[in-house]
Amino acid sequence: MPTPDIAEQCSISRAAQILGDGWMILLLRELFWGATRYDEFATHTGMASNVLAVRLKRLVEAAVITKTPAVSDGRRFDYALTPSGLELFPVLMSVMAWGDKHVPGESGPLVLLRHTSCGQHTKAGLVCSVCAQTLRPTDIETEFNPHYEERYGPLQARTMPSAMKR
Amino acid sequence: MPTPDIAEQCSISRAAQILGDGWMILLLRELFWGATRYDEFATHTGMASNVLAVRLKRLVEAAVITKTPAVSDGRRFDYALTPSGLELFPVLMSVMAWGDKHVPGESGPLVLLRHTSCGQHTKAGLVCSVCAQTLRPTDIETEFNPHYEERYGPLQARTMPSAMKR
DNA sequence: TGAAATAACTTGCAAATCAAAAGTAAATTG
DNA sequence: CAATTTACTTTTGATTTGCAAGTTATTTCA
Repeated sequence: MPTPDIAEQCSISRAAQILGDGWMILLLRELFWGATRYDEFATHTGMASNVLAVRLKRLVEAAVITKTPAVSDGRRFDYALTPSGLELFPVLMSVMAWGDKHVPGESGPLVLLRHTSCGQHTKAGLVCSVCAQTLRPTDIETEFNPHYEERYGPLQARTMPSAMKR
Repeated sequence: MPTPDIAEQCSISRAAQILGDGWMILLLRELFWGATRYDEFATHTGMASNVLAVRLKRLVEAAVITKTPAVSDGRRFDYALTPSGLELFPVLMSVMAWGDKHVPGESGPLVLLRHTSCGQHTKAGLVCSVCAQTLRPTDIETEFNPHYEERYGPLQARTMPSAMKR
């Protein structure tokens, strides 16, 4: 996925190179739901074995997961989320919330989440990390980091499009 | 991306079929940052024209965007996020927040977000939609929707893995 | 202790998808 | 009315995919 010039500095495109694959999202699902072994990933996701091997390798390289020999059984490896991988939780939860609402299963969500802190069924909500208010597209303005404008010259930051003001 | 049996009812895998592609994430970025036209998408993302055409068609079919003739110029079309597409905002913000932290550009984030409600630079935060507390992986339990257990027999809901308890 | 089973891969192959470049059709500008 | 622009489609060769069938290193069982 070649991206032009300055776009390579964009975190979204960098993240997309790791996460932008349907199998990766399913692997994250499995990892967050407790799978740790090769054949669990294979059977739960339906991935071809060669593709799974490549994807796991990529996730290890990206420091999203670790691969460690299982203590109890020398044939096996345990795959587990790193601290960095655990921080993908909001991504998975957001995808899940969108999917549950916009591409639901025949009888609603297959999996329900219970928030043990409050005891209720829950879904992901998005808030501003500073003021904790709900974060909506209409409340955002983008600016370019001045460091990059020094290097590349003036860039066009954009405000949100009219479509979003509705 | 064939998924086995009941997994097809999973919203994450359904969503992944639409979103699980690096180009889709970049298209979402462009759409949320205000791009509306074919050649804007092409130049900003670096996508090949044939791939772009297919992706836009898919997003229209998935009702994530609309394609409407531009009023001012009969040669052009405007692509815009639907209400459903706008609800992908949390997904994009979560990907961005993760990327900014874990795969940053050389001089930090390329794009900064200002929350106009509070005036500060912000990033995505994840909260429980019910109690508004921060939502962490360790505070979640998964359950299967009873509707599906009736149809498919008892399913194994899983608690969070030990890796996440740390 | 030797045979069978298991886990985690790798290899080979046909089919699908991709990037790059060139071509096309309709509308619009000069 | 000729040149340009926009939004594609087509072609071609390279890469990636899914599937099936090995392969290697344990470990369990008889």
